[in-house]
Amino acid sequence: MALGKDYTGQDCSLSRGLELLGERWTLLVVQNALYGVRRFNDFQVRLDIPKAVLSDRLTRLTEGGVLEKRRYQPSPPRYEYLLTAAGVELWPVIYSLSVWSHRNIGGEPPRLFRHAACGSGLLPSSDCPECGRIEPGEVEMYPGPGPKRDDPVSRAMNRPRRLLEPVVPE
Amino acid sequence: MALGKDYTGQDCSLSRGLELLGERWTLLVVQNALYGVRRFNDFQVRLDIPKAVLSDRLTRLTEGGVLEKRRYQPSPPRYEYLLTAAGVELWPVIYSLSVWSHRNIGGEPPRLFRHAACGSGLLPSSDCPECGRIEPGEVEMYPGPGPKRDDPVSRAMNRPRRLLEPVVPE
DNA sequence: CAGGGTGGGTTCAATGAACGAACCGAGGTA
DNA sequence: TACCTCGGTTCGTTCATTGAACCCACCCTG
Repeated sequence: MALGKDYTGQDCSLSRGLELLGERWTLLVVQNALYGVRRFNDFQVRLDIPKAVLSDRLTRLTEGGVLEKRRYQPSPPRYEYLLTAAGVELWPVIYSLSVWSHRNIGGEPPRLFRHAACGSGLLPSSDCPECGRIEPGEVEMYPGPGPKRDDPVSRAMNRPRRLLEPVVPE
Repeated sequence: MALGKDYTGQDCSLSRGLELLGERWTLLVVQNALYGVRRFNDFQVRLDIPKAVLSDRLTRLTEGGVLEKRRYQPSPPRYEYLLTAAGVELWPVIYSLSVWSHRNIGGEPPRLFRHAACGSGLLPSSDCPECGRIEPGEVEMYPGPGPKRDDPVSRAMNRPRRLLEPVVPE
């Protein structure tokens, strides 16, 4: 973790995970990648994060194997950051922490999730209560009662859609 | 989050959770509380964390309803920090992030976990593959192949034991 | 009753991130 | 020619972390 020093001396897997994921903003970047955000500018607009910090987080997540940077058009050169398989596996972690926060801190969720195939809401583990374990691509997100940000990226994200489906602002 | 500023402007539950749990060291404190660490000095010895930071994190977790501070003897006054019900609910989050880290970053785990009643290893969700959802108190931890710290608290923690069972060093 | 040990902290100077505004360069577009 | 967008980098200020030193109430020992 670039915060001060690393967690050397800790003996658990968790500390190694936190070196990569535990910095400020990092998990929110991954969450938005799961929601379909892919481009530098879209992350920046949606998160209101200093560009230098976003640049650092995207680089570290790419080096850490969570994201993959890809040029999606040759000219002018434009890039997108896609979740790797390892990155997609963070969905249960992020979802269960969101559920914990909603239950134990409060606030209305701006987005809800259900199994697209059967319509059931998800368990805190991100499993479907009817069908058991499901992949993020089978999860549909749709607007909930909570407040939403009002920027082009957030507006595009609030239309009902699958996880990982690319966000297209405007 | 005391890191710079808070995540005001974010619209998701996750950002509220990260304000409480997302700072450096915080999730490691909760993890050790699940492993049975309860006292200021024991956290400090086991984590090698600056005392000022530990003090801050314990205070914030207490204010946030994750820990409860209790005097366990009147004279000399001595305190312990116990997980609340909300704190115990963080076990699946912490376990699933540990499993992710082990799988995607590597390293040998110093501690393993199984359902005490049936002996099965846990799923990444912290459920038992045989029995389904289980409580942290039903989970037994025992030494794994990975390296272990060598301090009195860590040694006491490496004896096979239930989650939440108080650590007694010496 | 003086001296030392323990638990649970606080204080402080130095270091290192985060912030936000400004800037930049390549490639469109009017 | 001038301006816009995307994807950044640079830089001075602010804020958190670090580690060493200190503190105090209470116990124990000689």
